[in-house]
Amino acid sequence: MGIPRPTAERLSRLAYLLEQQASDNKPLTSAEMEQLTGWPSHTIRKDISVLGRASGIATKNGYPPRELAAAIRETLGFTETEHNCCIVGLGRIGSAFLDYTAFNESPFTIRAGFDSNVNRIEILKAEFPLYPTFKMKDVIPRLDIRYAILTVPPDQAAQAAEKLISCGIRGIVNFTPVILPAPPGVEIEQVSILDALGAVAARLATTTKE
Amino acid sequence: MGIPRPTAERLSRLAYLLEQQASDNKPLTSAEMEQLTGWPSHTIRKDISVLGRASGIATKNGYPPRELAAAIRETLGFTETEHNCCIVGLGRIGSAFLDYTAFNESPFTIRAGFDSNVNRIEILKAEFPLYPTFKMKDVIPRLDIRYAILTVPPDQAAQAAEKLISCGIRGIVNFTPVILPAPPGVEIEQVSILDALGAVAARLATTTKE
DNA sequence: AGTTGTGAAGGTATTCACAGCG
DNA sequence: CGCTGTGAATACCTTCACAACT
Repeated sequence: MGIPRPTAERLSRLAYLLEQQASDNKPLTSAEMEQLTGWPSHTIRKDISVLGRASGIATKNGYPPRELAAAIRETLGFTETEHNCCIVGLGRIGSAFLDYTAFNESPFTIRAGFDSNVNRIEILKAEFPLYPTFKMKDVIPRLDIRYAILTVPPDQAAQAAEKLISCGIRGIVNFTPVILPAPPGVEIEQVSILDALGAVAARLATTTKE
Repeated sequence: MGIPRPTAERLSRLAYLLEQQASDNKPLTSAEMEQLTGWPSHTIRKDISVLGRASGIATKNGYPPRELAAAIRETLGFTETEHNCCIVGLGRIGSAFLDYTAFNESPFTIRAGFDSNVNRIEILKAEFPLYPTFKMKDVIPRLDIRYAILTVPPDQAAQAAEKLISCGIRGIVNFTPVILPAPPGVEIEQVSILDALGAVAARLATTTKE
């Protein structure tokens, strides 16, 4: 029995949020999480209920953040503590992630950056190595990289995605405005800003018009 | 009767895609759009069917891109040709959008940028004016800005969002990893890269495990 | 002959409501 | 006795299948 996709996505966010809140491990009730996330408390409880049969994490006044986050991580398959990622395309948007501190507290680690422009690779500084694009086939399997953040110019997006997949990448976060078809076994998440604006505008249009 | 949210989001993407493809106005069939988007053709046809009763856009061999895109735009409320946006926070990520060309072909236009650091405002170059944060209350209503792209550091996100909403912003695209609760009448779209990676990983975990 | 357009069927996710636990 | 946890009810979205149109 699989976990419903929306549930999995909410839980993933929730775990991240809990880890930020976890300084004191004081239990949070589902009603308090509703305040923090905007999702109804019964949805949150239902989501949590898929974790383990009789998960039994809750105490009298709610869920201890650390334990709950750990349980989520486990059933979502985040158990291997670190998921290895790479950045493909080191233009303005890509290079903005080179020192993006929020990665430190996450289960994702950037292991490599790629760009076809050798100049950029030599100029830019990062805490992980930068390689020319043609080394992908060697580097990605060697460092066991499964995820890619795609920030190349639009006209190179399709080609880059194809190459990444052939190198064994399983998940792509696509920052370009190009819609990439996902072959079976590969998950692609589009985070184009135009899509995001479109989604917001569409939602405003439908909720207002009703 | 409102349009289902997933339908609205797909249509929004589809319109964007069609406008890119529209150089020659040769009709596209729903099967061809399936190739381009990865969505099943019957879903696409069903989506299109909500546009107008007996929409009648289709010809013998499919839908002319330009007409279809126009119809989508209209029923989604994109009729006012330009939607005015602003960028809030001109650090590495925010400033990466200053010359992001894909906006030109979209219904969204960036009208202003804001940052609390006056130095940045003077150094950076953009095709729209840059203002210090305290001018938001004046500038946003005056330029009729409804959407904001939020790219401030995480610890300023909540405060900035609140201020934007009080200035009349209706939709926020939130690039920070902070989860922002959305008051009624305001739509917030989270595009944190960590959420995106989490969603991808969660989907891989559930589809594989099944 | 091929493609659209849509009511109806089938699946999923959300919401409800309340029993049960600490 | 407030809060969790979950079967059951509801609402929603997707998929199917085929009549209608060109």
